[in-house]
Amino acid sequence: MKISTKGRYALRLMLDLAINNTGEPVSLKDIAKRQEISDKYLEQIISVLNKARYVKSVRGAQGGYVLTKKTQEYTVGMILRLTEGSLAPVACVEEENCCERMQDCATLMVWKKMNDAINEVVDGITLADLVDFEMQKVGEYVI
Amino acid sequence: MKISTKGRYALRLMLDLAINNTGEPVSLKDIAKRQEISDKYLEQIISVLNKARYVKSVRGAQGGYVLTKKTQEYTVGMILRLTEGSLAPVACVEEENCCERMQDCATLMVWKKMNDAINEVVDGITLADLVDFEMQKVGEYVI
DNA sequence: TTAATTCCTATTGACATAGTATGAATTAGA
DNA sequence: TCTAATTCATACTATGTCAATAGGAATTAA
Repeated sequence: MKISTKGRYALRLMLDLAINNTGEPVSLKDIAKRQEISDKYLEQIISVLNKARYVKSVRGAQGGYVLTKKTQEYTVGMILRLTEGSLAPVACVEEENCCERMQDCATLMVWKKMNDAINEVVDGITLADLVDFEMQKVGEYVI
Repeated sequence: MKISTKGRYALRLMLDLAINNTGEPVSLKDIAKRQEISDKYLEQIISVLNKARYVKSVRGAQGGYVLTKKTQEYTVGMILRLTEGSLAPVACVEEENCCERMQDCATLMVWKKMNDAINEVVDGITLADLVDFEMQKVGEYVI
């Protein structure tokens, strides 16, 4: 029941891009250095974000990546689902006919409630919220 | 980000024990048959529940298992944490000093909120609720 | 005494995770 | 035009986890 490094790194990567946005493309090497993550591994992760057009790449020297949308248009859920795959706690909650027991499966209720709770959190936080938080303009967010 | 079969089977196992409770011990073979789960695998799972005294075993012929508490005294969270281990989405939310970034780590806020949301669900549902649901006395629970 | 049961530990195949490694393609700047 | 910096693509690998299966010892009701 863990989020893997792929999803966690993707989130930090996007946040790094958001915070270090100057208009110029940001190189992966710089992100990797700041975040202390293997740049080769980050390559694989950003490739997914690139293919989904969450970021835009600029090839060649002085190249790098830039966000394609405004920070408030990315939810944490979008980023995690793209890189992690589904966040559902069990496959059952996403299938039409997962098994014959379904109609009176009490445990399914548990998983659906968990699923709803998770989605509500991740879809309710945007990249802009994370930027604000990191910039200490904490606002409504209290840990 | 999935609950493994260990946790899922443990929940079904406990629910089966609750529903098929007659005072007499219920054999694992019967549970396995009803739930269509490998009995050898269930052995390993119930052994954990037994060691934690969530169930009591009766050895020998006509032996089996019985719950040690009232169904409303088991939360789903207790059962899942025991068999799955921690339900936290990342290790960070449970460690004191997970890393030096911690103090201003925006992503940590996300994980803490997810963690809280998950805990609220699993700690808010008891085995008694699942029994009621399965018995069609649905009450407040609407999927 | 026997059959039914729990208890204990080892083993296994498949798959996922978390990277490394290598090199090709592209491009800004000297 | 050359070079160095960069993205892009793909293959590989070590380690661990998952989901069982297997075999047999210990216990006990009938």
